Amino acid sequence: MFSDREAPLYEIKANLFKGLAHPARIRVLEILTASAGQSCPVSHLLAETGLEASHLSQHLATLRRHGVVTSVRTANTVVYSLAHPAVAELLAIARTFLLDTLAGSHERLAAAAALPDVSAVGAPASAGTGAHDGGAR
Amino acid sequence: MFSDREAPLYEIKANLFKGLAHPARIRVLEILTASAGQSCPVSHLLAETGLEASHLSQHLATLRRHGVVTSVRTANTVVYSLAHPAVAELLAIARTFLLDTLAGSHERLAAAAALPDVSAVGAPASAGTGAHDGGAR
DNA sequence: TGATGACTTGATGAATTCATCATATCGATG
DNA sequence: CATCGATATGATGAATTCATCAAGTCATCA
Repeated sequence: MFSDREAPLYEIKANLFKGLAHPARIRVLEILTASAGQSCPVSHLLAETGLEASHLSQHLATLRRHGVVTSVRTANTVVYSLAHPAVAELLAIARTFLLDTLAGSHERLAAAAALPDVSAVGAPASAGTGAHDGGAR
Repeated sequence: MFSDREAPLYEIKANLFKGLAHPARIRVLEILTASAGQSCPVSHLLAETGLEASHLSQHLATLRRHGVVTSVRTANTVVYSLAHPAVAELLAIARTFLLDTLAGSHERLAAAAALPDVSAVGAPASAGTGAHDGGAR
C-alpha cells in the first residue's frame, strides 16, 4: 500500500489507478473476482491467464505493492484474493462505462451509416464493438 | 476513446485506468465532478488546480484521448465536463476503498501500539492518516 | 541432502509517461 | 490587420513502466 502518510488523497487515488493500468493485471483481478469465496492459487492464475510464471509474478507483485490484492502462503502454495470488494466494483463500473461508451460509438456509427450517400463504406452492423470480455465472466 | 475495435475489454479497461493514473488528472476530474451541472471552463480548472496552462492542457488532452472528458469550444472559451457519470463513481469508489484501507492501517497501527511492550515507539494516535482530500469536496 | 515443484526476485533494454518550456492556433477586438 | 486573451500542440530529456530472461527462495519428498 502506498504508505506516504502525508500524501493528498488524489495522489493515492492516482497511485491506485496506476496499479490497475495494465491488461494482465485487469485479467488477474477479474479472475480473482470470479473466484471470490474460493481459493485462488497462483497456479490457477497461471492457467487462466496463460502468462509465463515470472511475468505473472511481476504483475502480482505490482498488485500487492499497490494494495489491490493480498496473498497468503501455505506450504508451496500462495493464494491470492482481492484486498477489498471495492476493487471488483471499480472493474464493474469501468465495464459499465466502457460498454455505454462503446455502445454510444456504435450508435453514432449506425447513425452515420443511416445518413444519405457518402459512398456506402460497408456494412456498419459488422463494424460494431468487437471488444469482448476476455473470458472473465 | 481507445478506438481499436477488436481489443479485449480488459485492455480497454486498463487503458481507461491509465487515463486516471496521474494526480493532476484526478484533481481535474474531482473539480469537474464538483462542478457538475455548471460550466467548467479551462480558466476555472487553471485557478483550481494551480497548474501552468500548458501543463494543464497536456493533461486535458490525455483525458480527452482516454475518453474520460468531453470539451466544447465557445468562442475563446473551452468548457470541459465528465464524459460519463461512471467516472465520478470510479472516483467515489476509489475513495471508499482508500479510506477503508487507510482506516484499516490506522486500526492495525493502534492495535499494535496497544500490545504490551516493544519499547513504546511514540504516540500512535498522531501517526494516523495524514492523507487529506485535496480540497475536492 | 539433493532434487523438484511452486513462486518470487533481479537485471536490463525497450517503450511509455511525465515534466517543462517554446511555439502555435483560435476567436474577439480595435 | 495586428494584438491579445484563451487554449492547445510540439519538442525533448528525465523518470517510470513494461517485457523478458536468468537466477533465487521456499517447502516438500525420496
